[in-house]
Amino acid sequence: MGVNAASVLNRLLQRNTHKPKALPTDSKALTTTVLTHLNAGRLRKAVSILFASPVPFPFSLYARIFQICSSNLAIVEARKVESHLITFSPAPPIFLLNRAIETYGKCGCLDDARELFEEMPQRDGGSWNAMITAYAQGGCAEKALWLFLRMNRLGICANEITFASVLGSCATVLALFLSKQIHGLIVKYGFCWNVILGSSLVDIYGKCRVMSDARRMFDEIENPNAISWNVIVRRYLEMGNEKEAVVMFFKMIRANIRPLNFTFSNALIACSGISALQEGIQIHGVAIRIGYDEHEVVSSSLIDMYAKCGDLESACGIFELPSSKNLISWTSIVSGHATSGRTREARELFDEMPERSVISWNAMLAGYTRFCQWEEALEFVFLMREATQDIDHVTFGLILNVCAGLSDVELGKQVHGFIYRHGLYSNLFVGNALLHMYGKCGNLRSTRLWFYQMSHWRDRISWNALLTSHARHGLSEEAMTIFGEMQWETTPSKFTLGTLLSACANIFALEQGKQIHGFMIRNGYEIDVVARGALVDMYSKCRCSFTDLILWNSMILGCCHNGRGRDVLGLFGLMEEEGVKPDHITFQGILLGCICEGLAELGTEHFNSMSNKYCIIPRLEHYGSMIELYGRHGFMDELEDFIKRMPFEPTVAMLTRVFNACSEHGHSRLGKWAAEQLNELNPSTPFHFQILDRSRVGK
DNA sequence: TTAGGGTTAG
Repeated sequence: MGVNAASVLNRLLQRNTHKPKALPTDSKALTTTVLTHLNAGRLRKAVSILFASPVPFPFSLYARIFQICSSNLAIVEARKVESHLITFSPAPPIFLLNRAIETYGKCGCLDDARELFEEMPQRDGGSWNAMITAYAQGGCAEKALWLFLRMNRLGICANEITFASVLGSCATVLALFLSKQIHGLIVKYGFCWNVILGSSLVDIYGKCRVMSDARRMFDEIENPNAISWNVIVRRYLEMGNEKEAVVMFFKMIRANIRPLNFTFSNALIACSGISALQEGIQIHGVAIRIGYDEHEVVSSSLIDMYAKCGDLESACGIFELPSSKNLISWTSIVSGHATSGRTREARELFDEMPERSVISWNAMLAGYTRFCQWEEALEFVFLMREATQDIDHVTFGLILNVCAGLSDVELGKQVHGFIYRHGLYSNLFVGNALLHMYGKCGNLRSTRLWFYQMSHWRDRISWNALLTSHARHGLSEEAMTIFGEMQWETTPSKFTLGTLLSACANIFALEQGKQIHGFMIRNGYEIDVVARGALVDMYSKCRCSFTDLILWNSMILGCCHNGRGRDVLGLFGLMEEEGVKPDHITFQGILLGCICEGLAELGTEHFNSMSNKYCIIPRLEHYGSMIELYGRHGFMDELEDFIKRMPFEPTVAMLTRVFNACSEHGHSRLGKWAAEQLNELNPSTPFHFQILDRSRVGK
């Protein structure tokens, strides 16, 4: 029948040509018929004609059909074509079999692809690439990598396409070490200029959280394209470096690369994260200029950015545009109102929503809980239970917060049971919410029990919840013990320390409070509003009338941590004018200020004034600061004089600092002395003095 | 001919 149709067609064609042609062979006629069906989109028909005919077809026709099978994911047809090809062509060209592998890969039939690959009598680089790509795109990253290693062992050279596929798989399984090796090969083969490989490496380093390498790789790409820029913006965002994500977005604009819509949303999320409204507005401007502002994803992201940055008016302005109302932007608008305390308006909007998702419900509930509207929240939870089955871990976390807010441990226990039955307890967010609920309700036994059960997945927030629950219920001693245990597992946050300070205030534990204050200063913790309040509370409760001093010290140390040495000295002057007497912490700050500014003479004066004028005996850290001050700024004679006159033996840290300063500033006498002292203290790893910069020899 | 990133809301 096909032959007949082809004959008819041929006759028609012949009638149109003036020069009579030789009659077409069967094969030619069939080819034309097949092509006619293909051109008309009748893939199945075309393949059935091909499959039924006992003659081979031109290779180009097989190639064409494989391509069409790929894009239509037509696995049955692909198998027929391959079968026909290997049956009727004694030696099918490798490229066609590669095509077949690619087609199987695209259709997700990795077993077919692998079978053909393994049975091929001969393979070329393209065969390996096709098979590796099939695995990489079929979600079998490990198999792709494994095949690449086998290819390498057989001495088959990888090309850029191989590397691109392999790097994609490396990114999936976060194979950092292998990626670094492949990076080496890429450099060796001279493929560094390839923007796809460069971007993939940026992607991998970013996903493996080594942003310094990601950035270095990005900077090495000669002409980064929109994808390269998108990757770097996205990775900075994921790493929590929103500021750099925004900076990179604007660099992209300056480089005249047209952002993708995803890049807009990434940059806008970054703006929300750091409340950078001005930058968000500028991005909005760019979107308008490029004509992306009405793109659904971009406009939803804009609405969310304005809502999160507190500019609800602008958010609503875009939301009112006809093209931008959808479930997501509705949710953003509700969330924006709810989280800014306008829960009544949020609820009105929520009730108007044409459709709602679990996220919309959670957004509204989060508004109630954030502003402690527990009764409304509870009522809303019951409404939610009636309206939808769709409840997730965020909902449960919020419901537990409601229980905590109402101090309703009975309800909390019911929720706990529900969570247990639904297997949601291993979620950290839910687990911590449970701890918080039991703690807030004063059910400390349950808190401890659950905390113990969470031992395999708890985090710093869990520890804080445990500690806070004890501190808030007057068990300050226990809170201190927990603080000690906590440090075996994680580092305390500023919230932990704030809680502890109030615990100290509660039990009039001045010494412990001072230790925690010192801990914060030594470890560079920010003395924020909460901590400052707790400090004032503690010192005043402990009948120390030093509250003013504490505030001055906080300010002074705050300046030190920001490298503002001059401000430290200014503050000290003001403090003296106010008649506030400094303490050893103040002097720690002053000396740090002098170190920042390189003021050796002034530092010496202040150090001496401690004992002479203020009757404060300098502590180890003050001596350490003086050594740092002299050592860092090259006051070597002063340093030598100072260290040799100290009323105690210098510590290893001090000697090491002196030793390093001598190497740097070329002071061999003192350097040798320090080395001798160190070697006496620890003979197993001897120090040898050597001057780093020869031009300074002679001093 | 074969290759890379990414989908906005709690």
